[in-house]
Amino acid sequence: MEIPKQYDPKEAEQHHYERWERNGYFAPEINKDPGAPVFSIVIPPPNVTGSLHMGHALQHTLMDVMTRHKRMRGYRTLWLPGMDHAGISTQLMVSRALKKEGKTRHDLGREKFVERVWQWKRESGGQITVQMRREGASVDWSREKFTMDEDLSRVVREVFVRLYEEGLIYRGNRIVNWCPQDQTVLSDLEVEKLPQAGKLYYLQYPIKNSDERVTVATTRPETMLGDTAVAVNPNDDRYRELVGQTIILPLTGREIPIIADEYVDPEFGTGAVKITPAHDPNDYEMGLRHNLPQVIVIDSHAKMTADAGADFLGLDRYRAREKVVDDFAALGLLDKVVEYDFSISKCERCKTVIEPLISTQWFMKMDQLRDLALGLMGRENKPEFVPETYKKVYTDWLENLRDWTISRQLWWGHQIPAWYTPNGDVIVARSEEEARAKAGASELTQDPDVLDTWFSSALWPFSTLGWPNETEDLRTFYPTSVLVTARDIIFLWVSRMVMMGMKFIGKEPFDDVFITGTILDAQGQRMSKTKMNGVDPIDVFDKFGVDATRLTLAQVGSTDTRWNEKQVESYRNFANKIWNAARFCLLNSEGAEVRPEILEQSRALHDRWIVSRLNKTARDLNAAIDGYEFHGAVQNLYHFFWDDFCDWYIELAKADVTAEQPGDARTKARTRLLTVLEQALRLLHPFMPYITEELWQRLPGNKRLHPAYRGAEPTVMLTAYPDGAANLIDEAAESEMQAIIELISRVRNIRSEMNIKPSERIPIIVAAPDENGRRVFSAAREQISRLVRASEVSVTERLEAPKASARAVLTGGAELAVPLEGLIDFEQERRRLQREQEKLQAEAAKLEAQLSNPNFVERAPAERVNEVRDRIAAIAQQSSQLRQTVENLQ
RNA sequence: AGGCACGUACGUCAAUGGUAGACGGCUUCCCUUACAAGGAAGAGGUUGGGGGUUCGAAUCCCUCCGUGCCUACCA
Repeated sequence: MEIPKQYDPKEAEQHHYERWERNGYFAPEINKDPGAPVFSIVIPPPNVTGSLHMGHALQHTLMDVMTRHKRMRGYRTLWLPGMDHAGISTQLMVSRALKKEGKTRHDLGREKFVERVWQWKRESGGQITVQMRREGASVDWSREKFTMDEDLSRVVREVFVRLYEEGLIYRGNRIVNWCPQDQTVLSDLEVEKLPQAGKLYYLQYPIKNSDERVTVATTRPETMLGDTAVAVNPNDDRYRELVGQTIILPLTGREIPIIADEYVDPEFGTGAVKITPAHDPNDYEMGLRHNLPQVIVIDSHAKMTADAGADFLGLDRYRAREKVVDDFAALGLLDKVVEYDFSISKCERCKTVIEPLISTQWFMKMDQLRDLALGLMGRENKPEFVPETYKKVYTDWLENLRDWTISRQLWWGHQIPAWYTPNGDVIVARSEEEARAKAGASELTQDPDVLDTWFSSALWPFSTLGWPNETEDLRTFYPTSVLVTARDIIFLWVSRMVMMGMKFIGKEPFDDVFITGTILDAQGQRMSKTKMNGVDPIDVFDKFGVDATRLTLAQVGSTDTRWNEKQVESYRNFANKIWNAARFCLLNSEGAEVRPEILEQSRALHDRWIVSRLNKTARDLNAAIDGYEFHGAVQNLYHFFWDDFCDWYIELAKADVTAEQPGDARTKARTRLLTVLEQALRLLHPFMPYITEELWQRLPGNKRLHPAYRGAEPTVMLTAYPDGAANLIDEAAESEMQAIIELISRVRNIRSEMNIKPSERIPIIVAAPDENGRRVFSAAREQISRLVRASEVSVTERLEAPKASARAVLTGGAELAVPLEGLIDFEQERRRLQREQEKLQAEAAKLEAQLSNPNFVERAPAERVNEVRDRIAAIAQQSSQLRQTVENLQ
């Protein structure tokens, strides 16, 4: 058999995925057990025109680990993939492409433009699916969904109609966030607040029938053209008698009142605020409270309107700002201008400064829906957030929830299912025919707006499973088991899914929410396209392999982590280690094959030990994966495979396995080795799917699949994940093996400290006072000899060794001597032993101090106190033996 | 402005209130017949500072310093 010395990830990544997919292993139907428990995840759908970044790779790795693990545990498993149409960003992308051809979407018209987007989707949407296949994501492609698919669009209309009929969706005229660049309204969550160095302008407004003036402070002088009041705090003595008086608004000559409102902070600025209800959200609210008129002076292109006055009509808002300031200065009404830092709202997508505008839009009332989500959390503590800290983030946000602006002035998205009759009546219906029937008219115009992308995303957990039909999938897979996502969409997406799930299904969309950490760059900065500091997961795959990358990402879990390529490299080395361990097993496999039942038959210590380690590791891994403790899971796997299996088990079994003479003993040793390896590969599989499949396929023997997958073509994917049988965990074997490991380590330490050449064979003498100890050491004599390159291993009751020996005292009272006639440097040996003595004394001193504290003895659990006493006794014994050894040295 | 995290070895990160660990890097030795992407042995920490609770604190509380993130209607 030809097996290269180095693992080539690309080779293994080439063909396994294709076969897994073709054989239907990813689909839940592969599970033939009618009573199988269910595990399901819906993917957070990536933007159809995007490509995968490190955050996706992280999320997908975790979802795939869970899915593969549960599948191997016999669950009926569904991980449902799909993509999001991502209204604004997709439309922007296509618009940008058009711009390069010197066209705008208006040149094409709506229909042609949308067709163009679909074409774009067909061309670039495939990229993500290719990347996901590369990742090894075991998603069921047969159930792949796209938010703009016809069936999902039908769900959107259904939900819209039902919410409208209940009065939870309404059309209204309100102040909204408007992006003058994208020409659409945005929800509060799509607006980002950025700090900005700006100016605060102090403007003087003359009071009617008086020489007095009121000074107001503003960051947006141009909005003064739309002022309809000046407000002061009712308790502000400075302005008490001004309330009720009238101001002649400069540049316009309009008369506006001075009003009192609690909202005004007397401490800020001058304590008097200009009120522009049409162009500021707070002023808008105050305007409603005081019945103020709304004078619109800025239009949807952020240019001044006719109501701003003839001098300003058509000016850009920033140009208008300069002119207002100049005019005030000319009139002697500009009090002062000071530097002022504040935050400014920008469009999350295009970074244009948002213009608050009054506009007719569709809104969703959130009170009832919010209460459904809060009620669920209150009653059942669902969904359960991991880490728990996000529960507070989630509930706090829900508690302060306001109505959601759901319409968007875009062409790409779900067009709002509302039609208008010629006389302006609104008909909301599932289709145009239904609308016509309802209206009793045929001249209908559909609302041109589309819905916020997150509207359809909110329905994802059930729209993908066939709702509103009572489908088998919906019954089986809803609620899903866990949602894995990044923390920045807890509000945008997670909370809305909960509300919609509760509203329409009456059940939570998922039991748990696992929030992943963030991968930062080496400087601790967020990776972003604009900063160009992102690391492309595909490049990492190419360099180190998918499995190594997955292992790196899996251990990130929920912690923010700086990207460190060295970590991936070390897991690449781990993959190579696995490869070579398997290579060794396979090169020595003649006559042997995987046979699970053989593991429990051997009486040899190292065999019982590895079986115990294997089962303990399996037990811990199951608990870790179920508990979302991915870091611990990866550590466990790494150490089990590298330390226990490679460094110790293979070395201990090597003599038997590589024996030149064929025979029963050799075959059995080889069989055990292959069988342990096979189980280790199963343990590794959810994390490292490619290398495990590649190697598993090469293992000889009739390897069994999980009973639920009986009849499927063999694959490690469908084997049973070892469950860590308690009866195979052998504490006696583990502690006996520990003694041997300690002995070997001590001899190696002596060799190294004494500078004994690796090629030089030395005799060693082990003295164990107890019979069991002698039995254990004697039985392992050959192995010890091999691992420390000893010429001879004597096991005795009492230590009788030449003076010129290096010595060590082992845990449990056994002693070790390495006769080193002519090689030993007594002074060096004394120093070495003294260092050991000091270590012991330091530890003893700490423990004694604890024990001499009466409060400790009194209050600490007895169990704990005894532990300390036992340890002190053990140290005392070891220490006295060590002292003896030092004395004997002269 | 509030809120929430975080600060542990040179680096990246672990550690149910119970003797601070891993991996990488570093030092020394070894190309020993699975693997130099390897083997063996080492060095390296008063857990950001200070205070408190506790028999016992990296862990819980307070405070200060530093770093992130989120939310917010101060014109």
